[in-house]
Amino acid sequence: MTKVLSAVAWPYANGPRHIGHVAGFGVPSDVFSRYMRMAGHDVLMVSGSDEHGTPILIAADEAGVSPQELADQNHRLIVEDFVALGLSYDLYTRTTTRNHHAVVQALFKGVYDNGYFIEETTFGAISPSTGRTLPDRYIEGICPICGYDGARGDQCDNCGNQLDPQDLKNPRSRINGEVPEFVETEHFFLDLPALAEALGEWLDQRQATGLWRPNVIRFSQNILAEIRPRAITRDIDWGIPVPLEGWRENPTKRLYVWFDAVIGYLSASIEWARRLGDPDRWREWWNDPESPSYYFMGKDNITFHSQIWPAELLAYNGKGARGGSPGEYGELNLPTEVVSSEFLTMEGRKFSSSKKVVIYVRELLSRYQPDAFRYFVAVAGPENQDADFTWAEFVRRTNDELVAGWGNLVNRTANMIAKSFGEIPPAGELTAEDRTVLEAVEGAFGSVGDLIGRNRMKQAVSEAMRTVAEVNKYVSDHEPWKLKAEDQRDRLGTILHVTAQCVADLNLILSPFLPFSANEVDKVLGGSGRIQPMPRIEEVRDLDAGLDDDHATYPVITGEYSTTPRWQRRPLQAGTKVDKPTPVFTKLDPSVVEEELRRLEA
RNA sequence: GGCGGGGUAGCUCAGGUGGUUAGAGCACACGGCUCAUAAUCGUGGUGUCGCGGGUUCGAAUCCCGCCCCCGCUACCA
Repeated sequence: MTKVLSAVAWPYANGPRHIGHVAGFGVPSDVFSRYMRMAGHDVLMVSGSDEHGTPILIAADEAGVSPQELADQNHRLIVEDFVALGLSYDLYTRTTTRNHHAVVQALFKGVYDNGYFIEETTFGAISPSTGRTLPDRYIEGICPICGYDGARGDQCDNCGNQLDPQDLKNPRSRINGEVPEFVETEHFFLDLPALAEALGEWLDQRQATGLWRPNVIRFSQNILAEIRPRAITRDIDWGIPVPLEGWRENPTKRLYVWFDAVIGYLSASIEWARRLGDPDRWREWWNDPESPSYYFMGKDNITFHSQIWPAELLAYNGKGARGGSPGEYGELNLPTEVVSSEFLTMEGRKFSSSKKVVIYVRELLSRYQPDAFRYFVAVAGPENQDADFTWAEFVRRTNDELVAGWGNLVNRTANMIAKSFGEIPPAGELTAEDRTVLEAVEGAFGSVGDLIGRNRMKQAVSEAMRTVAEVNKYVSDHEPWKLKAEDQRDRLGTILHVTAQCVADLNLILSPFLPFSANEVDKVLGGSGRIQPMPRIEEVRDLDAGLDDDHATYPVITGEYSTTPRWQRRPLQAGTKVDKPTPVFTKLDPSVVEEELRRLEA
């Protein structure tokens, strides 16, 4: 049994998440993890909310609450949304736990002791009133090139030129309007050039597997060529303190949010093991080089997962040009595969919360079935290139494919069985055609499973749906509804048994994509309705909190997935009771397209 | 500017280590069936595979040039 780490991108907690976010990392990682469990692997699926950094501070200021309160609110929203989507995390936690802070500081120390940090003085903008770093894009002023008033520190939206914030005329903070101050400030830089060779070797090995999506490996190789040291501290008062004398006490120096966020994969694994009461258990996924790890994200995160995070790991392991040795966590595994999606657009436009080109997960799930959305993402999502979410296409996919194709097969099968037998009839002698359809469906376990294992969800779900059509054809070809005579009853039973077996098989095959309806379909065929285990929310206490600690409890996502069935045919038992079914999938009225588009305009 | 991706039937897309008449679904038309959420099954047409060259017995697929679209190119996360 292989230990498989499913490392899912950490959503940023400055607001609720829209469907573009979960299309990129949420659904793909869950399909993969559910399948890998069925294939008999020991999956550890971890993630959490990313709660540090400037945007959280700004959102908190705007809302008139503390950054921790803002993070608390959004973390809870995200947790609820993800459970509603059925994302089967072993642990979904957050970066403001003491455990995470401690792990990040330990990792920092390891990298520091191995000599992979450079201290440098840089020149940058701060807000004079708060002393916080003012990132380039939070400065605006008059463009020195075209004179446009409203250019950002990083680039001018009017003429498109890239800018240096110091060149802006009349610079001001977009946060509070004050004039930024450009000061010399000292920061730690991760010495990426000292790790470049080791990174290159790792990437070459990864490339040789042929498993990475071509654009991901190409992009990763590309950015390696221009590698430079990267600042991993900020002038900010919200984040994880730098664990060194003279820095720890400094209230305005914190670790850069991305430095800590990627360490979340490790800290969440450790938190999971500690909560299990088996505190070293995480090592089976991290220290054993035979244990593969898959990282799921949108393409904007590739840099951090194919360069920054592996660089941090190599530095901690002491595998760069400066040598060194691993710290207390031992030699940690680098990513086996960086599974990156492209972007989802919405009715042809980029998602934008401010421009209201958006639909939040919560809103979508308030009106539509989670599996309808999961199906859309699996079959038409941004797997290899940007994909467009349109309401018309969502309705069509749901009605023509999910309802008319799969839902209808389930329904017609159960209806005929309920009407003629009231239970799964026994199979008599099988004809060649019976055997052919049974073999085709059983073969789909192999083909679909192989595709999911290689993270080709689109092809996988298409293959499954093609098999659904094959079974629909089998039913139509054999016209069981015409077999009414008494001497045809055995044959009728056989056909319905074969069909029901195919439906049960396909239900397992589709269950990683459609976990909620898999349980419903199982009930339709007289099963217990426990095919895919579901995640749950648990309120937990911070493992390292003191007795009088205020922010000591928080919600996490966790679950018990050990009952997941195997990825193989489970023979149906003749005699299992089958009632007249109620449809599992909801057909959508075409008017929802117009309705939703109107909502978008509003 | 640099890097990457894309331009294939009315629509959404697959194919792309060069090789028999270029595919799927939807839409459209006709027919079968009536068990099923009017679902299902069958039959049918449609394409200068972005443009121009080249290599080749043969190119959607390889090479060169060009045009258009979209990302990335941040001290955002």
